[in-house]
Amino acid sequence: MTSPSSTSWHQDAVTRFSGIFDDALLAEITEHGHHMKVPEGTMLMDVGQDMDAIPLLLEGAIKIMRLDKNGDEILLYFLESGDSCALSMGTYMGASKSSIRAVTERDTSLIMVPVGVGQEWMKTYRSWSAFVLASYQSRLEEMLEAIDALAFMDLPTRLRRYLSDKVKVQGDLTLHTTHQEIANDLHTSRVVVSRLLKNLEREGLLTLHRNAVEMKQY
DNA sequence: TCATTAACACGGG
DNA sequence: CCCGTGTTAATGA
Repeated sequence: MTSPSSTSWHQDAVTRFSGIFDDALLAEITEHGHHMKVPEGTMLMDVGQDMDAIPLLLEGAIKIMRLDKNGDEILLYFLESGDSCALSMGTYMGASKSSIRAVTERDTSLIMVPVGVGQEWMKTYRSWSAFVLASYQSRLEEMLEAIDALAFMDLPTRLRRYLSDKVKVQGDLTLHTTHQEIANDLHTSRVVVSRLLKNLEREGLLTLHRNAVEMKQY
C-alpha cells in the first residue's frame, strides 16, 4: 500500500485508534479493513439485513434507530468518531441479522472489518477484545438512556436533549432539519414539536427558521 | 390534562 | 405552486 489515496485513510485510522489498539493490530486493520466514505443520509444497515462487517468510525456520525410495528423510526443513539457498533459484535454470539436501522447523520468516513477477521482478533489481540467489551458497555448505557427518555421524560425534556445531542453530533449550532423530522425522531406529532420549539424560541434558547433551528446555547 | 388528528392560512423559494 | 410552519378545534387516552 504505497499509493497516496490508500495511505491517507491508513493515517487517519492510526491517529484515531493509536491510543486504543497496539501497533500490530493497527497494521492488521489497515490490511484487512475496507475504507468507505459515505454521504449524509445513506442507510448503512436495516432491520433484518445481514451484518457481515464491523464498522469503526473515523469521521462523521451515524443515527441508530429501531422500528415500531408501523415501521416508524425511533431514535436510539448516535455513533460518533472512534465508536463502533456493539450490535454488529453480536455476530460473535451467533446472531447475524441486524435488529436496528443505521443511517449516516452527516458525511461519514469509516472502516469496515469483516466479521470473521474480528473474531480472530478476539483471540489474538487483547486491545481488540477490550475495545469490543468497552463498546458493548457504552452502547448498552446509551440504550438505557434512550429507555429512560422514552419511559420517564416528558416531551419538552426529550426535545431539549435531542437538540443538544444533534448540536454535538453535527458540530454546528444551526440544525438543518424540519419539525416533521424532529417529530419522527422523537416519535410524536409535528404539531407538538412546532409548539414546543416556539416555546423554546420565546425563552430565547433558539431561533427558528425554515428548514433550520439555530441554537443559542445547549 | 395533554397528545393527536385534521384542517386552514401564511409565506418563501 | 409546493412545502414547511404556526395555529386552532375536535377527539381521545
